[in-house]
Amino acid sequence: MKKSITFTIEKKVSALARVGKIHTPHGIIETPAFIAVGTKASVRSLTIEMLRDAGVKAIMANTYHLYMQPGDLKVKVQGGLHKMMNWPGPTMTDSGGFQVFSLGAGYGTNISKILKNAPIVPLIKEKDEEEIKPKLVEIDYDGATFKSSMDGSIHYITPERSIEMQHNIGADIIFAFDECTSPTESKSYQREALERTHRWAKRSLEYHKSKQVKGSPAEKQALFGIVQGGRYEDLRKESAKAIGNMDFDGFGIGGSFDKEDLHTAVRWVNEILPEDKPRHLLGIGEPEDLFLGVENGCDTFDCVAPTRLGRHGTVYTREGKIHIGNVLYREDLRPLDLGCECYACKNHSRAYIGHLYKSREMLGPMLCSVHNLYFIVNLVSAMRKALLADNFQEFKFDFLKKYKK
RNA sequence: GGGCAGGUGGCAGAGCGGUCAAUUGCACGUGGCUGUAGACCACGCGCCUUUAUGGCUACGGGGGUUCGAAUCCCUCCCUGCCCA
Repeated sequence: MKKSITFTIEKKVSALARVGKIHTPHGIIETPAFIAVGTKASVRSLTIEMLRDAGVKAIMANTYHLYMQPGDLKVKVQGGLHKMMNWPGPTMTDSGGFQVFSLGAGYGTNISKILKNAPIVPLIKEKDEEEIKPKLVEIDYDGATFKSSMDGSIHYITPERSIEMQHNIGADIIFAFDECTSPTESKSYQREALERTHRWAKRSLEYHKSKQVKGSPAEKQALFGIVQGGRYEDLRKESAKAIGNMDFDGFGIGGSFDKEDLHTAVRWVNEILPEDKPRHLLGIGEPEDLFLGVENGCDTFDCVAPTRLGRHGTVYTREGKIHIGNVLYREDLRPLDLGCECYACKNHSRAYIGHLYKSREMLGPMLCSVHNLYFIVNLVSAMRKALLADNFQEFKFDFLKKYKK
């Protein structure tokens, strides 16, 4: 029986950290690796040439968004995700599980999946309760009902539907349909949601297997199960056991975290998940978090931060993030990040890019996105090199010493 | 010279007797963004301070009416258009 992907571990560096390779039908992902997010089959504002230049090896698109537009069948008609966007490399699709959160509990709030400091929710409650926007998601036993933010139409997504759509889209690695919960939910809700996610995982897997008949396109697609459990050790461990025992090709670690406990949450999970399968830490991508993810056994990462921050004018430098529009850089003729080899840094100054950003020239966000992707992709591949050279801790220490901000 | 329309915060442009330190947009300033609802959002943007249901100075200049004026009257200055 042909395997969709194979994962080989080149080197085990510590109890959890490892260097490996994920072989996909569209090429190899050397891990640890950062995967660029291209939600609607586009890494916003960047051409595939720019992505290649930035060192991007794989892209993750989104099932929900491609289903809404142009429609998963339309993607299929165009030859699938790779053909459609002319990206020959490895791809993934998220199942739409994140949208259960971002369009549901997270919609209209400024709650992100990462909880920072203490929750201040109860304090601001008294304000105008009626101002809270109606959610666009309704969750039930079998799936989630989405109300389109584009035209108000209603769409019901079940695990089976999500996988079916992901088969149509045709990415190399697809994810089980899960419920990403808000970090502000109570433990009892997290437990309830976890049961749902596990049930949906099983159904995602069963549906996927049922479609992997010999010679079918689905046969070449790998399915990753997603571990949830929020910030709770017992739930995370329980989830890792449940999902880890199912016959997935790899695993995603999803859900909400407490900024302070992200690494422990990841460790709880990775100590339980089968060692011989790849682990993807969903939606994590700030430098500090990537170090924690890598040393605690995650192989791949994806995050919108590089492109979203870039589009909004925030740029990574080795000394920390800077906002390129700030007066401080108005006459700064240095590159975004000193010594950076990316296209933006080799060709343009902070002053110029700041001017582009402020004058709303689209080149500004493009250059910042290119730079940020280059920065993060290369940061993770530098971690890989450091793991191979047995100096990961020194590398991390040196980086974070300068990066502090 | 005559007639008409105007002069409001960096700009545009509301307000036309009190609730106006003055709507709104732009510009400007700062902050936020972690499986992309968002090339976006939030806050600030006269000065001062014990940051406050606070004080002060302000709507071309000057004078007046009124308890109270960006808002009404007089006058001066300036701008645009039209007629001589």
